[in-house]
Amino acid sequence: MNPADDHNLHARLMAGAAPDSPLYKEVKRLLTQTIQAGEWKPGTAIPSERQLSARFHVAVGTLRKAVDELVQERILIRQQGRGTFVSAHNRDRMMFHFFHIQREDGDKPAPDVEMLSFKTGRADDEEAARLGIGVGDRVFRIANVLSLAGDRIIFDRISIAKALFPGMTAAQFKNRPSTIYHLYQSAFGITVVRSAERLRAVRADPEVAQLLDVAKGAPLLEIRRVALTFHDQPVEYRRSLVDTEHHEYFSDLAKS
Amino acid sequence: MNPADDHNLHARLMAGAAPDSPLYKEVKRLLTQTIQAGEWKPGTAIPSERQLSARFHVAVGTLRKAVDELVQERILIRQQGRGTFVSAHNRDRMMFHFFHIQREDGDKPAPDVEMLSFKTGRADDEEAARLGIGVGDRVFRIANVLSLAGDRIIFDRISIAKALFPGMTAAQFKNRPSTIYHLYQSAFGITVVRSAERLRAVRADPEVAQLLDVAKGAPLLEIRRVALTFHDQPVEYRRSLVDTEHHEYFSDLAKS
DNA sequence: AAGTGGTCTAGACCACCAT
DNA sequence: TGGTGGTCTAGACCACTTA
Repeated sequence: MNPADDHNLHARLMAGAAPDSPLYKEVKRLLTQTIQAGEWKPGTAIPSERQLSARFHVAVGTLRKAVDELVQERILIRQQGRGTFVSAHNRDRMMFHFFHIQREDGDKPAPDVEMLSFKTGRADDEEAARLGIGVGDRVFRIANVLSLAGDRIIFDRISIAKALFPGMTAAQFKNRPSTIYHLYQSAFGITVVRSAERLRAVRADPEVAQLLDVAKGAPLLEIRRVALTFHDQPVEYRRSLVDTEHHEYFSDLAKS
Repeated sequence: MNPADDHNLHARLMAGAAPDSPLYKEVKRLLTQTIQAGEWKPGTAIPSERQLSARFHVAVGTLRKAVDELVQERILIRQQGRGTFVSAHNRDRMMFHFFHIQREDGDKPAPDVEMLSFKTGRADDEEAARLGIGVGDRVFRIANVLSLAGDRIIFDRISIAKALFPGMTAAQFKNRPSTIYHLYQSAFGITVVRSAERLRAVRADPEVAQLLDVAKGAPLLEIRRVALTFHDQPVEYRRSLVDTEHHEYFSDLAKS
């Protein structure tokens, strides 16, 4: 068979295909779509590469190239001999990919989260811009204090669109068995796949100073994170204030 | 030919090969080695994939898999129709991969570097640990102020091992035509391939406050970066203090 | 033993660039 | 036109897991 003909054939068959897009990109799009549609649930195995290559009428190598990219984006996880799995949000994943604070000696304890408040409100300019919603749209605002090895180190303010998390309750948030992103995934079907963070140094205002037990005006590290799901759609806007007296933020770029 | 036999054959032929290491990893090692040995200079094209696959007696697909990884690590750069090139340090690369400060409006001007001092000294505990050298070993220490759009925003202190940069002079550093990493590469054959950064918020001490024109005790963002060459060997330790009043550090993880 | 992902081969054709 | 990287195919065998 002529590979070019095959390419064109499928390009025509696949709805929404970009013109001249490589076949493996189309396959990747179909895989992503199938995951988003819920046909394969987080934590479960997708069909084998041989089965999928038959289903999409492509060679195994082409299928593998599509899966390769999704594995790199941490949407899929390969395990030799076992299968390929839709990645689920658990504590390990959160710690590895979304929690960038460690003790100055390099030790990286998991944080204890204590919820301070859970409120509804209307998006201000910044929330609207970061979440891609309209000013005045309804949002949930959750405030937390995170402790590392018993010490209160981080003050977190989370903003999420009510439309994306319909019916979320304070109890649901407070009593979640695992991480916050696990809650988003398991209860609302929203998978956070990556985040973008911007950092600056600020002075502690009186309330936060008391909360974190630092001097008023002490320098704190402010992290503003937008968490994104598929297609870079924003899901959560989070402002964190970190006491970096004995802790630090690490950024190990370009390795993973 | 039996691919397994071929694998074993080459595994035996290749000096320094790890046991049971895939063939493409060996090819990758040979490519890296050849670059480090200087057979292919930064900015120049390496032989074509077909030529290299013949040279290493592997299929083109295997050669490509090795090159794929080096491209991802930004050691090689592919250009369709032109060839594959050993990546050279230029201003664009520095801005994209090693300079993470931008204006709060998202604009990202290139910094002007003004050298304040160039001294020799002996490594203290921290320098020794970060640079992988002995306490008391000779180091160069260079202090710079970086301006963005005319405003002094960053105070930089660089420490490098004298042994790695023999005969470096202040003039060489001050009059370099391009970036600092370009100087390391072109004059000393040292290519920085990635960096690891740790951040915290600190108070401006009086000297730095004057230098950056901020209030004494104002919060500054401290960045401690270790720049690494091949095999994660440390090359440079840099402490930066950033005025984040109107600028911010960005960390767009997991995209590239 | 059967099934999965991981490696490797060999070769075709396409897209792009320089000449 | 000739050379380069980019895509795709088809199939073999290896490494690993599970039952």
